[in-house]
Amino acid sequence: MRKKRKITIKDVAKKAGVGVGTVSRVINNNPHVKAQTKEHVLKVIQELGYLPNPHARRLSSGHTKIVTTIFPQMVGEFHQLLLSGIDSELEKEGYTSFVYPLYSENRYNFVRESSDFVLGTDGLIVDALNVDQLLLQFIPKNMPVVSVEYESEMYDSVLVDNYYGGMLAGDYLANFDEEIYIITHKKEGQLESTVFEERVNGFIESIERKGRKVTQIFEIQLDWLQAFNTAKIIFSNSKKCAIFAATDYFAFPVLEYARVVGLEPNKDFHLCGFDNLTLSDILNITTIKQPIVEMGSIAGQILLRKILGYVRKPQTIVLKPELILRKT
Amino acid sequence: MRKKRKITIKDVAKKAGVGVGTVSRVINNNPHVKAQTKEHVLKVIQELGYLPNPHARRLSSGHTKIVTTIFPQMVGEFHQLLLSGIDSELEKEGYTSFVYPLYSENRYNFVRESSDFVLGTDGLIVDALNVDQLLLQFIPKNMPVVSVEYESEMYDSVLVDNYYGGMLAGDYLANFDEEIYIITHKKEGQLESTVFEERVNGFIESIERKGRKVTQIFEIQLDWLQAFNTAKIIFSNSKKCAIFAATDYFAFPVLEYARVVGLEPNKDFHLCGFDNLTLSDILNITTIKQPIVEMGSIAGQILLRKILGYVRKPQTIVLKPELILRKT
DNA sequence: CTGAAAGCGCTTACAG
DNA sequence: CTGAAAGCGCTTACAG
Repeated sequence: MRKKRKITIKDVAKKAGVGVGTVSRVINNNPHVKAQTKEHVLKVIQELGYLPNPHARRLSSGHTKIVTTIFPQMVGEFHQLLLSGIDSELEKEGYTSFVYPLYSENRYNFVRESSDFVLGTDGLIVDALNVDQLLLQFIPKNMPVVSVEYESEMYDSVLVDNYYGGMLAGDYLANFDEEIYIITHKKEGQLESTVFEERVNGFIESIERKGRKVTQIFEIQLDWLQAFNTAKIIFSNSKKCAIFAATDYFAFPVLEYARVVGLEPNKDFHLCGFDNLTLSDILNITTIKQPIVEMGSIAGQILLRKILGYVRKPQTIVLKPELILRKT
Repeated sequence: MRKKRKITIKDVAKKAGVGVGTVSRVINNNPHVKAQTKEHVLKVIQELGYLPNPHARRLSSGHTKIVTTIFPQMVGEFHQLLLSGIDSELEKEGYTSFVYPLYSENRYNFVRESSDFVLGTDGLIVDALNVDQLLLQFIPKNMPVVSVEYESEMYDSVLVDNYYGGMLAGDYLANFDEEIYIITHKKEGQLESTVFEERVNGFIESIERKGRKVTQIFEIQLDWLQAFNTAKIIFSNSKKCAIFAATDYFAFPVLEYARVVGLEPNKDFHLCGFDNLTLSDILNITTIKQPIVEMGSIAGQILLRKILGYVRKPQTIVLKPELILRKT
């Protein structure tokens, strides 16, 4: 019993009594095939159970119709929104995107040390990472890349004005005669983007312009419990406080802790998040809204253009965030 | 000014004065190359900025060293845990995995209607989906596939005993003299897995064995607000109740709502979730723990074996969940 | 509308 | 240790 040889386009051509070119045209839905021929070839394909080899197609056609989207991690809602924005554009040209989250050392290495990885699909969208450093090694000049949430020096970038967003939060929280605290994400490794720094800097700028100052800044990891414990510290320092959570993910635990100890938002304290996730809406948290889906669709659009060959020098597109005033 | 032709292995070979085979051996780290030759070739590669074409490599080598992991959506923690389990095994052989979340119609279509998609990487891990239906179209017999959280009739499956998990929850909540409610996920489309049904069935079985019965079952979408509103309904029906949330994602809003209206867990009501996510630990919610990482690593291990050619008939591996007793 | 053939850029026995 | 050559399985002008 010998190994079943994989059936190829040649087998189909022979059995159908046509040339391989014709079979190729059929599987690619090329309109220049007589309806009759096409039908027949299709039947033979069925009978033989023929499946085109994607690697061969990609080698000769030169494209994969796939884009890789690199995220620092998979946190859920934010990434799904961004991705659906990206999708909305890619779909127009029959493209789709794979996700590659970089939550581990090994995953970093794959991106940094394997050119196959980088060149394996038609383009790259990189979110919230120092893409210039990340892709230093293996980037041919013509590889389409778009950076999101990080201002690249080499590629098109689409960002939200995080500094301005921070200012919006500052303008809001400076209204209250309370001690001002910041809870932000501690940057780990130099490949992470600087969005959090920008938010914090904008916030501080606004606060100082108003002649106020920030009592304390807490830098923590992206972790529910750490934020919860930070809230504990803040509230034990001063009951009356205004807290800027540089991401909604930190605002939730803060609100949670406040509830546990019976503090009432908009009375005992104020809180402003960043991101405008669904949960902020439900929990009625004041926050800074980023146009996440729009950011994705712009990134997708730019990438698609580059893939299709519209060359142009890199630009940076900056979207404006807005304050969503709610009950905290 | 003419288009810069892409530089290939031939260019390197010519400039280095060696055969293409030698260049190939160098870039593949084949040990049978004289150190001197290797060094020289490497230098030429540098100078020319040569980057091997991954499609060509894949066509002739026959593999991509990549696996595709298909999730129904990207919810965050659960998937990251599962993926890290999968990674832990794949990494041993230099493999990594791309994520393909199926949160949209279009994404379903890519999987179902494109053989390039299915055959584009060396193997598939499919989570919580009816993989037998999903992959009906384009699956050659030798394509390595492993199903997670769904018992496939065609492929290896690794599951948690959800029925048993449901029973554990039932055994726990039946202890209290309270009205019993279930909040579960409404299955949308026949491609979703049946884990929720199994959890619910196990739960009911246990409850009935104890001579009790379930007052009402709520089937909702995977949505914070819907769960929150469901809690509202339940608590307005009967103050004293025992709630089984078929996923922790539903348990969080329930607890939240209870807090809002001043109901105390383990006194005014009881609550048991499912999944044991970090937040359940923090919020002190009693839940059913699934060995998520283990599930991933077993799936990764099986897939890897199939890729490497260890054929064997499909098996189903069932892991046991356990009750994590906390303060609800 | 269709076939024969060149070409995509590698890997891998094979022979030395 | 190394080179020449076949082969991987397609797509795409080209000629008809």
